[in-house]
Amino acid sequence: MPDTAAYSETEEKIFLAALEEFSRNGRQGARLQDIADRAGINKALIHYYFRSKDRLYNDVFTFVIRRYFLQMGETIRPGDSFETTLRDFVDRYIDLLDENPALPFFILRDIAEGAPMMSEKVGEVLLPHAGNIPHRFTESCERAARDGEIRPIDSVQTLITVMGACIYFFAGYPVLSAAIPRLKRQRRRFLRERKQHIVDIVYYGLKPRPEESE
Amino acid sequence: MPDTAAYSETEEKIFLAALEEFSRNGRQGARLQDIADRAGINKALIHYYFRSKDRLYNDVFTFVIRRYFLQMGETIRPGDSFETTLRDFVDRYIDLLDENPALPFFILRDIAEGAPMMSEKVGEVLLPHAGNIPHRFTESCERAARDGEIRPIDSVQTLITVMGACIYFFAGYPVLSAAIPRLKRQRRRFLRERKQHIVDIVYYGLKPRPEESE
DNA sequence: GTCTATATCTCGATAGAC
DNA sequence: GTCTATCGAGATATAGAC
Repeated sequence: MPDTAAYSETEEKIFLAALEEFSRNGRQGARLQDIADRAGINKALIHYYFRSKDRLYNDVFTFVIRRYFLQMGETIRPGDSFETTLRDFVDRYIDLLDENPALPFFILRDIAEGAPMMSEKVGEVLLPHAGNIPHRFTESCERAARDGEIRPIDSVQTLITVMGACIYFFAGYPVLSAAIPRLKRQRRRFLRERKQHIVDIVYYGLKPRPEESE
Repeated sequence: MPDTAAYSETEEKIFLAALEEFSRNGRQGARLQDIADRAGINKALIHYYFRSKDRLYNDVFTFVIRRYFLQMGETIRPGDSFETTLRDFVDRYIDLLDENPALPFFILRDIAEGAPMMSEKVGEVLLPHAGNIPHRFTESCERAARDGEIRPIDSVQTLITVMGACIYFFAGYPVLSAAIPRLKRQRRRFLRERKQHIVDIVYYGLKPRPEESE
């Protein structure tokens, strides 16, 4: 749940309703009347508190993205082996997406529009506050390659592969779960296995292992 | 480029402009005036040819998805080793996304809205015409595990990992390329390497290999 | 701060001239 | 087939009472 402590009770009701409606229907598709109904307040109050639909969207987006970047920034600790870094990153990223089902759609929708909000926030929040997560991930990857822990594989490619493997379950869920019923029936179990699978396949690959020593 | 041979010249101009605008701004966000401007024709002509905005969207979506499913259906040949299956699948999938930059956003946007169109088309096009690609991929994966070519890893997890690894480059491009300049500067080269990387990392993993025999 | 009523505007859709 | 002009629905935004 968002920490909206700085808001009054009414403001918070509007904020949470807006978050829900914007995620479902997008910036244009969302209706102020629906937001007001969901919040259980009058439509005019939205303008009283947030001035306009655009400002409301801006506030909601900024809040969600800031929290997203900050939480992801906590996943990478400089001293760890790359296996640990990878495991923590995947674990935290999937939990984050699972706890915020609206998040992938929120971001992807913005990206589809040319990422006006994201590009703004990348410079404003990601780089200064979250310590540039991509850069820290690739650094950890490259150090591990120098130490001989892993093969010298392009670290940016690896990052994109790992992030894609994590996010696609959530982004593709409505279609995937229609074709594969157990995603819905055993979602928790499948997600637990998903974390293990990604680390396992990225780290060890599909090939049979010569000997097991783990 | 879509094969819109059945359309007149004006229809085709509208169709292509609509494809572009719907991808960028979504079903709701797209404006008929913008579509008309992009096509270089009058707004009323859209209604003359396509009756309504909803029908236009429906036509565009159906066309794009049908072609997408059909092209993906060609990638998996039953007799191949899983390494070949994987390589062909990744190669074709990335080419397809590269040739149709609007495609990921088109699909993801529909999914964000609860996938009303996709769920319809999955039943109508994917299953009967494209021979159920996910099923064929997982079958190939499971047979390879029985034959000892690969480890007995959950084939559905593998499919989701591979698709996510392919699509995320395109879906995340506007943000990724802002943080990593070479994605834009050397796009063609990076994409070529991306195909190799995905097959390599999924099949062999990050761990150093005991001996090279390829 | 919260509500009702209404003004303003945007956009899809149609009518009708050519 | 293509254009101009306009209608009408529906949404955002504001005015003003309480």
